[in-house]
Amino acid sequence: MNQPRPLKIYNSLSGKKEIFTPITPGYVGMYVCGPTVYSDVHLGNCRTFTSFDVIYRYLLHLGYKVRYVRNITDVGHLTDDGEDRMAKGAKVAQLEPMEVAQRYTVGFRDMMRIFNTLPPSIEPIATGHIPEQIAMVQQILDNGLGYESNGSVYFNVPKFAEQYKDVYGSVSGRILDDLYNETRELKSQEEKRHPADFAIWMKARPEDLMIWESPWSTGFPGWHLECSAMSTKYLGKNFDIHGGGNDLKFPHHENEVAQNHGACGCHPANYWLHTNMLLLNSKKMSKSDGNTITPEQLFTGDSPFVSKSYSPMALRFFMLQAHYRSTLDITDDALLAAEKGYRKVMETNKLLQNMPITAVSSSTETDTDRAILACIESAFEGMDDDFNTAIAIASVNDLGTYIHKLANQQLDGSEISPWVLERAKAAINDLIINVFGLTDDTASGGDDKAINGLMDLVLQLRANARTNKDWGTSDQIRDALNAAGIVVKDGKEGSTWSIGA
RNA sequence: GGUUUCUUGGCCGAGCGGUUAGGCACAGGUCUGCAAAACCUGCUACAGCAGUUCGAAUCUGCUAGAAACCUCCA
Repeated sequence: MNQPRPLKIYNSLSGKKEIFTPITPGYVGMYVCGPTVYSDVHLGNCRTFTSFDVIYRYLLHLGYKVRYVRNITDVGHLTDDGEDRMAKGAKVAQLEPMEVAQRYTVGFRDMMRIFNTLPPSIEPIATGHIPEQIAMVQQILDNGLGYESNGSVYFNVPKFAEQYKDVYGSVSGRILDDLYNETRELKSQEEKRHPADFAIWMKARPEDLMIWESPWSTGFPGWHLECSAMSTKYLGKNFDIHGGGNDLKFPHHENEVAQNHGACGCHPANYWLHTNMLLLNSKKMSKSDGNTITPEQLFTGDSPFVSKSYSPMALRFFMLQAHYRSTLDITDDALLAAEKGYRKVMETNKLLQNMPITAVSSSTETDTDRAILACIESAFEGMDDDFNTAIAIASVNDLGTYIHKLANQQLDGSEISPWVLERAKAAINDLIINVFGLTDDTASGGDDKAINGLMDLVLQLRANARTNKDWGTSDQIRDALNAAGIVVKDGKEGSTWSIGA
């Protein structure tokens, strides 16, 4: 632990930022609601899981030992017409439900890798935890908070609200009385005693494909339940952080909390974090109404919404420029700007890492030293303040200015103390690579021996031409490289190159 | 209809009562054989109205517009 610095986290339960205090010092249990794998991941998922990836990474950076659990839901998610999402997907594609789940689970994991998110510590699958879910239904029944109706089991929300004052509604701010009239008519409505009640076990109809035996009927678990059962199994009855998209607050998280109370008698998580939506055309991205763009379309540029292709890392940077609790609107202009900003940050870091550290150590701290240290401090303060990546990036940019000045010799090398430069190298690299999770997708100089050798030769030939004032040859080389997507940058110390538009 | 949230300069986007956020774009300059890159300078905004305060983008109220949830969604 290198963590005396207090971390502030916005808790949806209180509606304000709170100092984060883990249940067990040094350890963090974090559960994030994962995807329902019935079709391809969409970008909104990517933003949510990228946000939690940065949160996970920052907790690791702070020295916490984190158990990060993110589920895969492959059953129990009903559509409007009461059909299971998996089964519906299976029927459409004439596949086994598990084939559907498998295909999209693999696709999801691939996409997470493309966005360079770290895999969770545990990625439990709903259908792999049917016994745990059945046991939880039984516990809820034993505690008198559920009732069986025609083979299905429902959670008794009014009774729960009476027994646990001020719990139902604590996540979403919903008021139970309002729910009486609001809940819309569903097929199984008549089996419920109260409109706000929700199924924790559903009796199967003849056409249902994904079914299991239970004490009540052959059927399947309700949505919500898998998260309660699996978070309890892997993180305990009470753990530190529970996360998910904003749109899961109600009913999913509200019901999850109710189930945990109903089964275990206590609140599952101390801190509830909700990420905000990714917008397209100023509206929430949504598959159902077609207002959507897939990650692949962004990577290829094949969409009416964008003018060109964008790399996964440019997208990741784009997301990081906004705070996770703010909505973020996708526009071509914004992506263009983010892409340039991303390249700049990566170039700056490369410049910094390659900067030689002079042996001479000045005894006094210079103004530049202080300014650079202030940038570093401000970057981490930003992260400490509810994971404010926007502020952290701004601070990195501020620091970058000094690095460039130093590289251009607009600032004398003696202006920065060796230990400060060393600190900057470590801190900025840690921030950009380990915390932001950005990789250099331009694959420019440094990695490939063959390309580097080739480029050294080409640039040497060009340097010779320039020495001879053979501008024709010099420019021919530069233009040809440019056409090949390689940018040559002439500096005082010679020329460097990088790949990128 | 109910609940909640949002409205920041050409664009994106921080901000949580008193500071230049930052990026992109644009204009001028330095450097350069010319460019590019980098650096410097400029552009300095908070939907509207009223109020609280020595002081408000930040707090309160009203008005206008937008969004999310209430129904599957990250």
